[in-house]
Amino acid sequence: MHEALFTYIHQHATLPLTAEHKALIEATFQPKRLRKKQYFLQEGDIGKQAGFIVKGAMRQYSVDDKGVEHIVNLFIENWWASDRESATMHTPSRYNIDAWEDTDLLVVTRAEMLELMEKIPAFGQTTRVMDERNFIASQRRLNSTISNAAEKRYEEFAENHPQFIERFPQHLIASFLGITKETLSRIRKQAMR
Amino acid sequence: MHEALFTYIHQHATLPLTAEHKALIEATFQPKRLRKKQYFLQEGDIGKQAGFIVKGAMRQYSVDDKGVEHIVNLFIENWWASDRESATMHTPSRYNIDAWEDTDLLVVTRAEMLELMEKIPAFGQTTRVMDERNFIASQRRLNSTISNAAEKRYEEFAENHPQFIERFPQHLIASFLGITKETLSRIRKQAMR
DNA sequence: AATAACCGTTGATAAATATCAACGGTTTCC
DNA sequence: GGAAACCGTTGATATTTATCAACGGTTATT
Repeated sequence: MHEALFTYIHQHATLPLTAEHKALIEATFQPKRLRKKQYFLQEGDIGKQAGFIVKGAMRQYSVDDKGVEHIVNLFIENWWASDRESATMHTPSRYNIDAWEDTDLLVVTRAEMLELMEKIPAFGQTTRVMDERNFIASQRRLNSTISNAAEKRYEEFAENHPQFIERFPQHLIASFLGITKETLSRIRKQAMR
Repeated sequence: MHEALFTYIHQHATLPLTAEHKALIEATFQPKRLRKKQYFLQEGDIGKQAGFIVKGAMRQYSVDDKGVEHIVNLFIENWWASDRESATMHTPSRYNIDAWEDTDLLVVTRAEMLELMEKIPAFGQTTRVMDERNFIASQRRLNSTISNAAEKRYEEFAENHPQFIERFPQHLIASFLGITKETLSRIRKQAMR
């Protein structure tokens, strides 16, 4: 179970992971299994935990006044599911995170995470790289959202994240892109010819 | 000149800043003055530098096929102007960064930044906090962009960032929000009653 | 002091996208 | 094995937002 995480760290760090490090990681990260639709975090709660996805798929979304869900993030294997805002600021989360498929996670609290980052240099490296990438990805997504019409946003997304297209139904992709499922359906129809 | 940066670090770190640390920071951060409209980074270049804004205002934007500018970020005093993507990945930048007002900066390269983060614990803390906040802010902005219509986006922005409303002209705010200046003008007119 | 650039506004119109309603094909669940 | 939930699609229509053009006031430039 923890092997996936070790591999992930190796891929993102240059520093080595000793046997003691691995033992510490195994002792800290708790395996957790979520059934499809099960919440990992619910709006209003404080999201102290972060989860590394070993297998499965999850989504993070807000719900507006009208009860419409807006997908903020989609996660699959080797991604981290968490609400950084809530975890860092200790404020009630404005988002829900739940399992879209049955999902196996490795869970840590924010505090444990910080501790591991200090004690295990390779882990510190890994989280830094991950943060960096997340930030870059969200800047790109923002740029695409303010610069492009729906059609181009979809094209860029499909090109950059084919895994998500295969994995999640169209109406979630639409919501992620900030458009309705009907509009996405029409865009795809256009694109076919 | 470097005082503003020391103050900034004090505000974001719990660890102390020794005299040697300060000396190292002064030796590393180069003061730079930009005239209004002067580029700090130009599309296609590799943005190795980051600038801490001591005084002034800047903007980061992309230019689309039609030559229209899309504001990705606005910066004022105590913000960092840089293209993280280009600096981290060593790829040509897709953005321009220029001075909106005459601006005083303290400039470092990415490499120097990493070095300082290692040598000065308080500085490492500060950059971590800054990264965290940036990430949270961009998540919020994304959520607002995909969830809300133009009017509500503007309201939220005006509430959360009054400094920007005062500081930048309306057409830049509009672009930042992903709408045209005409639409923003009409939204504001509505809101008045 | 004159001229040009910049900025916000308004009106008329076009284009993009949302909304509402309905349908048929899956898949899921008891 | 049948009912219910889920999913994508399509059509008709409404709403939002962009585009284009023009104007007057302000600010910057020379």
